[in-house]
Parts: sequence; C-alpha cells; structure tokens
Amino acid sequence: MEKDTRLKLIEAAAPLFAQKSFAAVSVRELAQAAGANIAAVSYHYGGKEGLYHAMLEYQFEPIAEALERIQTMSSLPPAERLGLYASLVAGVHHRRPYLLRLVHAELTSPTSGFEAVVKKYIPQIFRFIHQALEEGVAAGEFRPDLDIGLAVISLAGILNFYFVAKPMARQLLPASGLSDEKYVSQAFAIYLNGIRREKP
Amino acid sequence: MEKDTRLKLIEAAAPLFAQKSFAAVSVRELAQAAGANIAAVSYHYGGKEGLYHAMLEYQFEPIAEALERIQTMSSLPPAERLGLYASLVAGVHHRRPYLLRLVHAELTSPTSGFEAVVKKYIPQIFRFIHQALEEGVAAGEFRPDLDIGLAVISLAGILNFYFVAKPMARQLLPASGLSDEKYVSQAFAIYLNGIRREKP
DNA sequence: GTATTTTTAAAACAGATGTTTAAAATAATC
DNA sequence: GATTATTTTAAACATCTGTTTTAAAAATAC
Repeated sequence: MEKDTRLKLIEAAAPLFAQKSFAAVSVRELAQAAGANIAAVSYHYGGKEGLYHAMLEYQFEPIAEALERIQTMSSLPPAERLGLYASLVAGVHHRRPYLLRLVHAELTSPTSGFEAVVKKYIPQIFRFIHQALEEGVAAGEFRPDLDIGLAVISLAGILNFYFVAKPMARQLLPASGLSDEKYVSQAFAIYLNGIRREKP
Repeated sequence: MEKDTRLKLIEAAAPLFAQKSFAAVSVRELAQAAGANIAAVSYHYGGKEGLYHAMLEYQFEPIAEALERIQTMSSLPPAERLGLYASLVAGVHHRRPYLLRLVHAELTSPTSGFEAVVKKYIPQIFRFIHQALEEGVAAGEFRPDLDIGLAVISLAGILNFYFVAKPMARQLLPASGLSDEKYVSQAFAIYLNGIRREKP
C-alpha cells in the first residue's frame, strides 16, 4: 500500500476545509483531491463530518505535543513562558499551515467540530498564558492594573490575527516585508513592552 | 408597506451568513427568516450571491461614514488618530454586530464578496493606521525601529481578535469580566505603550 | 378607478449533495 | 495456494440545492 487512504484523505482535507468551509467542500471534491474513491470517506470515517473531525484532531497534534513539553517548563520566568507561546504560534503555523484558519473558522462559525475537538485544546492554551501573566503581575514585573483574562486574549490576538489576515496583507504590504518570524517577534515585543510595569 | 422586503432580506441575511457561512445558508432559510417568499431573493437581488453582496455593502456603511469623518481629522497627533481607530472598532461592532465575523470569514475563506466588497474598504483602514504610525515614528514618538506595515496588522489584530473569539472567551472568563469597552481600552493601552519610544 | 409595481404562492427545473449498495480487487492469514 | 478479511470501485439512492416559471393577489402610483 502506497500510503493508506485514511491518511491521504486527512491530508487532502485540511487545505480544502481551511480555504473553503465545512459546508462548501463536497465529498466528491475531497475524494478526488486525495486520489481516492467517493465511498472511501464513508467507509473510513463514517462520512464527511467524521473525516472533518479526524482531520481537526490531526491538526492539533503538534499543539498537544508542544503543550506537554511546555508545561514542564513552568519554572521559567513569566516573560520567557510567554515567549514560548509566541514561538509555539510561529512553529505550529509552520508545521500545520491550515490549523489557525480552521480554528478561526470554528470560532466564527462553529460546526460540530468545535465541541468535539477545538474546545478540548483552546482552554489549555488559555490557562498556560493566564498563569504566566498572573505570576508576572504578582512578581511586580507586569502592570498591576492588568485585567489578566482580557490580556490573554490580547496576546492571542496580536500573534494569531496576522496569520489569518495574511492573504489580505500580501496585497497591502511589499512582498519583502512579510516574514512570519519577523512579525511574531515584533508583535511579541510590542505586547511584552506594553504590559511591563513602568519604571518609577 | 411595513418594511420593504428588500431590507427585511438584508437584515435577516446578516446573522445567518455570519453565524454559518455563505455556502451553508440556503435561500429557503433566508426567505423564511425574513418572512418573505423564496422567489423574493431572485426577484430583488438576482439570487443568493446578489443578496450576499448587498448585505455586505450594508454592513460596511458605518465604516465608510466613519472613515470619511476620520480623514478630516488628520491634523490630530498620531496617538490620538490611532485612538480614533480603536473607538471606531468598538463602535462599529456595536452598530453592526455581524460585520467583523463576516469580514473574518471573507479573509479565511474568500467568496466573490471579497473582491466585490471587502477589498474596497480594508485598504482604506490600512492606510489610515499606516499613516498615523509613520508620522509618529518620524516625530520620535514611536520606536524608530518599528516595521510599520507589520505594526498595522498588530493593531488590527489586538483589537479585532477579541470580537471573533468572544464566544470562546465567554466560556473561559467569568461573565462579569467581558466588556467590549474595557477590552478595547486595555488592548489599545498595551499596544500604544508597546510602540512608544522608551524614555532615555 | 385604472395602471404599475411589488409580493405571494405552488410547482417544476436541472444539477449537486452525502450516503449506501453490491460486486470486484487486493491484502492478510493459515 | 486456498481462504478469509479488508479495501476499492462504480452505480444508484433519496434528498436538497438555487433558480425559474406560472399565476393570482396585494399594494402603490397616477
């Protein structure tokens, strides 16, 4: 067997579901992109929805791994833990170029995949950032008036939005000015500088 | 006439298209939500796509207005002009609760509505922020090493992502901690603080 | 009051949808 | 090598899609 049909289906499904939407992709389209038969979707995954869920789980794989690795580093200073998250965002987007678009689609237009898959992983990330911010404030390193819950969203927003807006950004910026690493590092610097306690 | 069918269709279409997606909403569904006949969609807008475009234009109306008003204030100091954008984001989301979701959907999964409608407005907003940042750097108010193009995306991201992530945020934060104004003001403060030139 | 436009209703249209079926082909096991 | 078990295939399934057509009804304009 060259590469089993199950995997071929999952890998072909990711870009299709990410670039269109769950409803806009047809089973025939999926099968053709995977070089498989139409019936293979139902046979292996019980249907279009089952394939979609399996594909989502596959996309979250590197996140799950990274989170486990990261949890063990809870002894690092808060700012460095936030930096870990920043490089995780950049790194994951490199390994799974469609994940962020898929998650954004689930946030704006939740399907069954939101409850089934997305909801499992997002809170873990949230708690990781929340804890780092909490300790940073307690240690007097970050502004004491910070609303931590909202600040978590701000970090996720300033880092992730770029990857969603990239197609539009490519039309607005000179092509040379678009580097993922450059973006993440400047955005994180702005954020960190923004929450730091001002020197008296 | 109680409220002509054209408007009823547009207003009913916004939440449906925003919460699902263009492909996932059926014409029968649209007509029923508007209390109109199925044929009314084709009669007034030439079809589902025509209704979608008209609804998008309607959603951008307050943005177009605000941008005209704002352009006349180009004499304000850069930081205040950025603040204008921040309050525009909050205000527009209040008047058009579905706009940001619709735009995000068009960014992640562009339909014909992207070229036809969204592409007209986004660059205007981009240029407005870009210009303010440029002047701020030139005036020595913002960090001189700032990549301005990327910094525009950061501002849009830190302000807008919240409104996209709100459904998820509601499950992660104590209900009391979610105020649009509070979020926008803190997020903007973090950003502005983050790009400010450090005192020597 | 007549003429024009808008709205409604029900039906029909061709095409696409996700899923199932039963036979054929391949792989695994003994 | 024969016999299972698994996978693939093409065809058929009922259902839903957006749109159009017919017609009558209602509302508005002149």
